[in-house]
Amino acid sequence: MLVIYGPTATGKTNLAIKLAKKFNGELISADSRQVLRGLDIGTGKVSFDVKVEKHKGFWIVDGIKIRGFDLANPGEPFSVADFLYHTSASMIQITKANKLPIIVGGTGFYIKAFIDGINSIGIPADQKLRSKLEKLSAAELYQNLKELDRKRAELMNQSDRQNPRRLIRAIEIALHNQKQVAGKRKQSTRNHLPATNYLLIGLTAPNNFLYSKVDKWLQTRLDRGLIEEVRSLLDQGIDPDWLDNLGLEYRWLTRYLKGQVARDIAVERLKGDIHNFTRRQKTWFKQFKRIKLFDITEKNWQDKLEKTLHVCYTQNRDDGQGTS
RNA sequence: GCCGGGAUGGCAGAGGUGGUCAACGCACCCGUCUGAAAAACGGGCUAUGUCAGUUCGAUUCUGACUCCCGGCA
Repeated sequence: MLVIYGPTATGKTNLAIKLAKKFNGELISADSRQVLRGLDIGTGKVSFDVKVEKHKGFWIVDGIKIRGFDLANPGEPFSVADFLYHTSASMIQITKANKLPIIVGGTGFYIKAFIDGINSIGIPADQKLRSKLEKLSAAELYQNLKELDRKRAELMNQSDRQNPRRLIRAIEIALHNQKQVAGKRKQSTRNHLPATNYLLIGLTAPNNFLYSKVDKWLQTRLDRGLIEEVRSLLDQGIDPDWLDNLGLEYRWLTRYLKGQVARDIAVERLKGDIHNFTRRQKTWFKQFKRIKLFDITEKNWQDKLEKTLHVCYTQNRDDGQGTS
């Protein structure tokens, strides 16, 4: 299979579609916000210069099937676990149809999880516990965790020790494990095996290049109904706090529509947040040991990519394993 | 021309009535990441308009200059 990762606005989807056409492939989106129904413009699910058809279970964009959109309703929780579940199912279907699966997206965590697996994946979120723990400070949470699982607590780095969400999850896991041990039903919590046979392509570019591209892309979406999309979500009664927590366009346009910030300020801050986001997306590159990086501002990057694909294809054929 | 107010990092902006000053936010840079990940969290960066004076020591006091903002002419 093929995996394509990179920050916003590097042209991942375009590349993926191109390759899908060439290799008889289908796409699976790895994007934590594109899974949400009705969030189309802000998440970049729609592109304005290409034909888009929505079907049940998949979209067809520029003639290519894309899965992984519209898996949850706004307001519903969705997590990596759900992503892995859906993606595994999609993989099977695509492979059965004798097509090449191409996973494409900007959510590094999801890609990482799919490629390497997650140990604690079987341990579900405990909403009651979470809302109880949310009242505690990071320091208190850390103390809590230390008492439950000293080793885990000590393994956390300085930043995570001050991160309530990470601490709460760690406590959640520790409590779960405690129960399991007490009940003596130790079982493997890994329900997803790491992927082994894949080619991971990373798209990158210098910050300044990305920033100006992102700003332009935002502008065209603002001109093409992004604000109306957010307004209509609010009109449907979707919780503004939930929208705010999504970040980026949904956060800032909600704040603007709620009258909390002026429009031009909202747009400025939004740009800043997107810039920050692209930088954070880049930090995932180092997590992916086998990634093949291509700088899209280099003149010959596509030729280099062709070469890489060719090598990979030949190797797989010689191994008799196909391209998946 | 006169009177008053002001000049703080890339931007915005707070404070302390002389003691290695220098908040917060934005921008920018770097990073963390195993069921919220477009989230959450950690780290970094750059400053007191110019010149002189008082002083052991001035960002804080004095003077001149430059520029800006009000008001009067």
